[in-house]
Amino acid sequence: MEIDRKSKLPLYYQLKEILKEEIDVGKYKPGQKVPSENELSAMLGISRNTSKQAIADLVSEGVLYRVQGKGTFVAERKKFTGVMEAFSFSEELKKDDSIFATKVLFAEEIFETKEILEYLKLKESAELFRIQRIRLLNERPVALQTSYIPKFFCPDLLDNDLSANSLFDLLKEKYNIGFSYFTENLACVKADKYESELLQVKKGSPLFFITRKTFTKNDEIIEVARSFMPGDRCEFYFKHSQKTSIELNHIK
Amino acid sequence: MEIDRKSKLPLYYQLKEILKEEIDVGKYKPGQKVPSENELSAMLGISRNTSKQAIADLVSEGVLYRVQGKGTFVAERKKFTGVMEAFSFSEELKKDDSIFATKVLFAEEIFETKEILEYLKLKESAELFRIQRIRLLNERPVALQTSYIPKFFCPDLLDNDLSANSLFDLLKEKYNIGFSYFTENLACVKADKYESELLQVKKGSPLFFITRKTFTKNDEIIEVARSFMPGDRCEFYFKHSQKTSIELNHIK
DNA sequence: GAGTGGTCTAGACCACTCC
DNA sequence: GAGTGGTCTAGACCACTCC
Repeated sequence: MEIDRKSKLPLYYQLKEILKEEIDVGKYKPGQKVPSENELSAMLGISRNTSKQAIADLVSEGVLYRVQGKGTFVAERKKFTGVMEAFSFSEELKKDDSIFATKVLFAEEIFETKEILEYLKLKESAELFRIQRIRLLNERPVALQTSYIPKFFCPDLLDNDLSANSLFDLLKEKYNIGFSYFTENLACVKADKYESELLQVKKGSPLFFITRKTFTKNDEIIEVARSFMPGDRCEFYFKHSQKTSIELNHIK
Repeated sequence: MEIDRKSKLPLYYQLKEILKEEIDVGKYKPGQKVPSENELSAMLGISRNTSKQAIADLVSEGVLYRVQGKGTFVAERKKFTGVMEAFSFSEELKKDDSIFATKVLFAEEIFETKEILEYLKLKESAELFRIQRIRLLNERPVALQTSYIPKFFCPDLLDNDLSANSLFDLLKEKYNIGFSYFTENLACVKADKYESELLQVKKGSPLFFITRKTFTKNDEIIEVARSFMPGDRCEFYFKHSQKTSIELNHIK
């Protein structure tokens, strides 16, 4: 736990990174106390206000919480960054030894056509990869997901193991593609023949239909992911405190 | 725009309220500049760090944003605080002169029974009000909402105009009931006979089924609201930047 | 009474924007 | 060069918790 005075990075920022790292490796566990402002200041040779700034940031990010007179603690609740990570599965499907699996149905290169661009609601695009996968929980299908990814970002994408749980993580880790923001759209539809067969539900069953679009800082699209999830096996759960809220743009 | 030095409220908190009020009344509009830290300090006779604290809070709440060297501005994007406010309606339903309306189907006092408590997934409860309402957009039903509210908080609730757009606002404004957090659960179901008739959809059509539970600081339940929304008329839209995220507890 | 976080001050120097 | 926000310091006094 050391601060680099020669670094261009602000002191409070370095402290934030240190604390996050130590929480990640388990040095401070959820509910546990982290050092006080005074302790941190003394340990690192910085002003109390600087350690306070680092802690205030982590509090507003939901990593820590504070109790006056008692101390600063690691927050219990985890953060997630999207609807598609907020689902949970029905009781009957969940067991202590639940097994997730991903099956790749196809992974191919496609060329832009009017139909595809319209389908994706994109104005322009380059060559695309199209990857369709089924997510299984205890061998029962819980999601049918089709991803569209511009070839530009990752020409050799199809050489990877695409049954990894998150394409998103793959793009991030292997191709170092960071995202700036993403949008998600939740709709509710009837299963058609294709979907019902792959998801093993009756034709006409209610399905969640989720479209996620991910963008870089320059508003380039990284991924369009369209998922169908059976209404009888999945639901979405949110908890909002007065402080936390998410951004919303109404559809035009 | 004045600060009360005798108030028990912190100076930075008073400044936050002043700025929020002035944004609300339109003195500062989205995209417009608010006074700089130095200007605020001079105007109110407070330290620059104190005005900075007020602004930093409003930035982390998404009310303002800052650009180094330029100034502090009112954020364009509005915040919302729950899934139930994140829906939008299909194109065909929306017009420039769209009219929202709320029709009260019934409002009654009910007594706790095992069935109701189980239905609400509540452990204990008091006497309850049950209010069922239909939300209409251009005379077409877009939501069938049933609210359960403990009588304890608002004994004369049924004397109010319950066709106001938000029961929630009514509780807040008239009975001064503040909430601490709420949970929301999104499911996807088939319309049964009752729902299909009231929502004017075919039996078996896909519906969103949303359960919102609102709690006080003491974990007392204020309201349970259960809504059905037709999948062909509504969808939910979210935008997440890397910084914003919402809290999540997986269902157990 | 000692330790904690909460609020507030009055300074300092910096990078950035705009002119 | 003037104005802006970004970072940092070294103090002060307070309310709250725990003993």
